[in-house]
Amino acid sequence: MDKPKFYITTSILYSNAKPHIGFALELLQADAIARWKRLQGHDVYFLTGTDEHGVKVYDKAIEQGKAPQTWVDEVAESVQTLIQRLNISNTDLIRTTDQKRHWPTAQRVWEKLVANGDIEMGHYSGYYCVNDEAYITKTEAESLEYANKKVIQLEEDNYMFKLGKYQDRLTKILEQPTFILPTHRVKEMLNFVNAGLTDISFSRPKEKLSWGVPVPGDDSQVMYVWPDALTNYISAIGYVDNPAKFKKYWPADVHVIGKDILRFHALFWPAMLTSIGEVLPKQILVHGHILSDGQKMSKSFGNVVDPVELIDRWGVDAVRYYLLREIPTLGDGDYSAIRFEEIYNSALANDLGNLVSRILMMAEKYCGDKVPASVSSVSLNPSWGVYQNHMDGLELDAALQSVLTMVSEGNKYIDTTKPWELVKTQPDAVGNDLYQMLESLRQISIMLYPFLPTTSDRIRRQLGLEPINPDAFDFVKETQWGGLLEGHQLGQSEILFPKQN
RNA sequence: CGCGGGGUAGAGCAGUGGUAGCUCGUCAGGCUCAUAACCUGAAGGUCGUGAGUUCGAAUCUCACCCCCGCAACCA
Repeated sequence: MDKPKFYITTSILYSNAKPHIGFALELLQADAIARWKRLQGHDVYFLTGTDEHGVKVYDKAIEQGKAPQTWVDEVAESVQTLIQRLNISNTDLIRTTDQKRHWPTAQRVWEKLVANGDIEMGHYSGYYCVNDEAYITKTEAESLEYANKKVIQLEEDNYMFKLGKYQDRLTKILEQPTFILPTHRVKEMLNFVNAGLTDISFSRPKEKLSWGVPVPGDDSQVMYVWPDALTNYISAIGYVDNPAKFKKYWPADVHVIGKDILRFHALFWPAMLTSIGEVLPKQILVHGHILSDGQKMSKSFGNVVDPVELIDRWGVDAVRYYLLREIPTLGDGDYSAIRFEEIYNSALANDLGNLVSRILMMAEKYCGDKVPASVSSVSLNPSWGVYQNHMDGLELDAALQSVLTMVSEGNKYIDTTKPWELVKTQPDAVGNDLYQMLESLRQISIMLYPFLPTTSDRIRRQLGLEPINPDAFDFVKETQWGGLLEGHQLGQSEILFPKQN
């Protein structure tokens, strides 16, 4: 019995700096979706990676007195650290400097594009800053940053990709209803397309850009970012060296990206795939940017937030909760230390943590640490429908919120049923009420798994249950009411989220 | 100039024609199983501005103001 496959990717981190909180957000969104799909019985392939070529990466290495390869190795290492600290369940990590795994695909795609007449030698004309030795945009050239630097307009021979040729087809692709989330971004792209697409540079002269994938058949040119970076999504799954694997996983079910690189994923990438005769990814999930106390995060403002430091301070699941719940899945969000503490204390410590704590303490006191009998029908019903709709619609923030709503209902249920009074008058009824509470915690532990896997495990341990094994999870069975059996031995209770001041 | 998004209680947001909602925070009360947690209740908004359509508009139309993003080769 083959499981249905699910292929999800993040963008690849541009290696001119160590990973930032925005990349953490992207990893987490993809991780929550990947974990959810595994619970539902999918064979999930979850790819992330690093984009390690380009002038800026090269310059950054030189600036630090390091060989480019040494520098990108360090960045890749720090991505690995972030992945581990965030508890990301990726199955693979691709690096664009990987000459065995990645280069053959980038070059094969290039050759196909050439064979189809979609890449031809042409002229690039644009702005170039001599001081920075960097290509810049028109907007940048006119900005203050370059006012005192020497900016020239240059023309050079580049291989150009005939994007303009795909204008009509791209319009049709963009009009597919769920191709891009949120949908308003489709309009942005359509406007852009309708304004007319020009061809784009796919290579640079080697003397300007040496750190990159060589263009097949032309020693004087090196691939520019698009044909190099975008092809990571297929090189990792064996486009060249493992056709069976490629056939199994392509097309991607979801590309998770930031709004800053939508154009490349919504236009360049589909055009390239169309040209080489491959089907298109099914969906692009576009998240926003994280602001820091309402301001753009930037090194010059000194308000950059390091995700690893946050984990050190608050613990991994608190960071996961903040980024997945407080940052709107499809929009910009704000990071604020004050807000973080509020959220931690109210949602995690007071609502969720305290709920678990009070239920387990009562079970210990009133039921001898064993699951009591359930004598009535369900009276604390988990709303799987709401949760599942949000999950399937990739509304992660709303899905997580719905779990917290259940937590809140649990707290109300306790206050309404007052076990501490009932135990004096109707001990049987107490057992039944506690069954409702314990079983509802079991259900919550499942709902929490995609978002807060460690917390899910810890709740289950307290219930005397095994951690969730996503690859052998019977979704229908496990989400049915009544999984906890009478007489089952509960585990040791513990504080999930100590209150912080 | 243009295109897109947005302006709703102290903060963050939901709400697309019919008596303004949610979360956090604040204040008061209740409870004591619990991490001084939890539950209940209250205060707090002329829904950016002006005009129009309508029996009735946060919700539709028009004009205007403000914020953010995009505006072609920056990941």
